[in-house]
Parts: sequence; C-alpha cells; structure tokens
Amino acid sequence: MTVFQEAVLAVVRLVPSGKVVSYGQVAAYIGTPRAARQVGWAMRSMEGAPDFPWWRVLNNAGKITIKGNQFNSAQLQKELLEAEDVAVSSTYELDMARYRFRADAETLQMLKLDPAYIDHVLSRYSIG
DNA sequence: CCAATGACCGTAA
DNA sequence: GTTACGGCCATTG
Repeated sequence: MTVFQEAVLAVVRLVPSGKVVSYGQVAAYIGTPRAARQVGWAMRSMEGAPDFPWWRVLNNAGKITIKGNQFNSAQLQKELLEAEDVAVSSTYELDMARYRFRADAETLQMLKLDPAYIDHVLSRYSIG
C-alpha cells in the first residue's frame, strides 16, 4: 500500500452514500489535480479494501468507464449505485449535477492542502 | 535511467 | 452533440 493509494482510499471514504465523485475530483482532493489516471490505477489495485466505496467514483462526464475484472464490473457498479437511490441509465450514465459530492473548505483543510490550492479546487467543483 | 501503460481531463474544432 | 490531441503522473518491465 503506497502513500498515493492511501490518499485515494481516504478521499473516497469521505463520499457519503448516494453521492459520487469523478476521478479528477479525487485526484484534486489528494493534491495532484492531474493524476486522475493514477486514481483509477490505485482503485484497481485496491479492489478488496474494506470500507472502500469504489462504485461512487466515475469519470467527469458522469459515466461509468470501469473495465471490469473478476471482482468489479460496470453492471455491478450500476447496481450498487441504484441500491443507494442513484439513478443510472442503461448506458451507465448519471446526472453529475445532481449527485456530485463536494468537499467543503474544512474537509480540504483537513487534508493538509495549500490554502490557495483549496481556493482553486473549491471554485472548480463548486455549486453550479 | 528510459519506454510503455492506463477505471482520465481539458481544450479545441 | 461529436472526434482528436496533448498532458498528466504513479507504477512496472
């Protein structure tokens, strides 16, 4: 378990039931806003981690783009989201404006991020 | 050290 | 709405 993986784990665990985040968003909350792909990599390597709601993470367009393996699949992710009252279409898409999780300033400060950077992140994933 | 890979993102036309 | 392209950065061979 690397530092990066633990950071991903910590952020994903902040997402409450019924809410979702994008890979880029998770990367931004970690402090490496351009490392969206690594988030996907990290999750793939943590398929069995406890208390790890991996299904609440999808791409910025609100689409499930998981490749799928013996443990996880797009179909399973869809079912897990629907179990939390998140509407997912047959094409594995959902309304990000409605379901996106937004960390508040306090949460971001808890992650030990630079104040100026937090400002930037908040403006990027703010309401509206 | 260098090259390749990838559950992605943002911009541009 | 679409496709194309460059960039991103951790990990692996």
